[in-house]
Amino acid sequence: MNEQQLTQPFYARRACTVAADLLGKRLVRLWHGRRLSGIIVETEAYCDSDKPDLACHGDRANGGRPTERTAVMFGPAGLAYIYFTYGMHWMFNIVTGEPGQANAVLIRALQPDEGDEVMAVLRNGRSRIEWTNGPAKLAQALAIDKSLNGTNLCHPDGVIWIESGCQVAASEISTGPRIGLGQTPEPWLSIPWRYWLQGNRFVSK
DNA sequence: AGCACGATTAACT
DNA sequence: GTTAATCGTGCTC
Repeated sequence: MNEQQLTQPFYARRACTVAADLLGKRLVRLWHGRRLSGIIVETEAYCDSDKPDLACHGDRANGGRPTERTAVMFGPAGLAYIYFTYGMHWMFNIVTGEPGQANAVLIRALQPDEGDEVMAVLRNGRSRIEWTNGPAKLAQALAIDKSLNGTNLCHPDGVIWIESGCQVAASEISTGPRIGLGQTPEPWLSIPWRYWLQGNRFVSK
């Protein structure tokens, strides 16, 4: 396949740039010796640079200072920031930008590729379209939970990383406001920091 | 110590 | 379209 693991310089850029560039890349999870993977088809940027983003955990909590939960976001680019929400769901993010800033990209949807049988089981026998078409769904399908929080995606012998995947043209990318921000104030509520592959069936509903 | 809420999903009507 | 599920986190008292 000639796939190549992405290295830290890829992640050490503005969150919006990384979010757009991640489309078409392959997220790989090594689980019990099996490769589970999917092509990234939907992402969201949180805190693009040094400017505050009141939708971002890192800027919302503790006056923008790190907390136990958000500390990873303030660390170096290329780490996994994984958090728990709604009492049952895990969310998989990638830290971007420079240390000291709470920048990250949320992976919202994948197109399943490798490990179909395993993903079907992890997703409780649901239909293929439901395996990874949402942030909590893909975390479950790839067995991602708190134990991977802070993992370095650039480590050559890790259990989760991203590969070069396929080339995506700018004309194939759509953008729009981020999902599920609740009572987040403007302008952050409407700023178009959600990116997806136009027309892909696995983009979240 | 207690409380409100969440970067969601699934199962309802 | 509506709502229950379910609990870690951060904030208030």
